[in-house]
Amino acid sequence: MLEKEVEGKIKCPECGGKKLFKDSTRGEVVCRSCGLVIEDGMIDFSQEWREFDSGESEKKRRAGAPMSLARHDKGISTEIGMGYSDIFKLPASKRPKFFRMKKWQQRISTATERNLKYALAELKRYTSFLNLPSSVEETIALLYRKAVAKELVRGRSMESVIAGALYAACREHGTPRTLDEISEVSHVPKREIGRTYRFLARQVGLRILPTDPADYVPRFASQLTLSGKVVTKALEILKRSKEKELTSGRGPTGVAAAVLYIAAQMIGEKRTQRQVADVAGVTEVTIRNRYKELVRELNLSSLQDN
DNA sequence: AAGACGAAAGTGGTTGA
DNA sequence: TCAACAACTTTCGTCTT
Repeated sequence: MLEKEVEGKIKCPECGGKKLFKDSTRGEVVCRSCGLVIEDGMIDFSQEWREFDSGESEKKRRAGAPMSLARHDKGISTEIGMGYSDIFKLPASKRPKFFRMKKWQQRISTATERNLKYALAELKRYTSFLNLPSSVEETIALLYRKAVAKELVRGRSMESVIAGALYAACREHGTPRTLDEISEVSHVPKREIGRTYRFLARQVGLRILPTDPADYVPRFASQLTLSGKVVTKALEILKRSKEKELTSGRGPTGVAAAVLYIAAQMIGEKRTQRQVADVAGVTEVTIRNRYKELVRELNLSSLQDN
């Protein structure tokens, strides 16, 4: 994980601490003292290009928003005659030319372009609802473009393909969202998202690795307003259970929920099984089963260890 | 009264013949 | 394509705090 200290005046809104770290691959800022994760409305200050010598930097710099795959025209187009007020700024003799240009612009926007425009608007809605950073949004947009290019959209709804691409991209970025969460915002059934995801992954040649429960831990902890200490403890327990093969074959969300539940209890920030179950999208029973295994196999004396 | 626990039956998805 | 299977869910009664 690439971490960078965010220097300067930014203070943690929770505890006032100054030790904030930026994780630009996840688009999250994490407070080292209280563990608060700030992912809302984060601005990605990184450049999307690299410079190898001074000459190159001259060529690559530009003003305006970064070029983005998440805009149907990659964010670099100019539209002719947006609105009608422009017409009247022209002398009467130039108006026919204006209308001709406008007509051509509309012809150039083919059906696929318009489709893409609509799809990317939908994607924007999903990513902002799910608090996903723009870097992930870019990956999803790219995946979607590939899917369209390979004609994989045939027979599938546009929403389900976006949802599938989103699921895949989030996993690639180590910021997984659960099928439940994606299903809620996209109104595509879980089953359909999973199917499209697998199909997409195969066709585009993505490696399908099981999700690491550790990727869920910070986000769930944040939703439960648990401190950084609990997160650290939870990850430590998780690491030990991985060594004992207690995580393979189990649902990653269930495992993440269980280690958080135990860690919270140990640190003394108890949360009920119900609360943890809700944010993780599993049932209390699943948490119980995981956590019983953990206590047994790792012989953790349930309460107040350090 | 709320939370934790455990048993039993049901569901959806994967696997292997 | 079908059956077996493990993980997970739902439901419900009991015990603990």
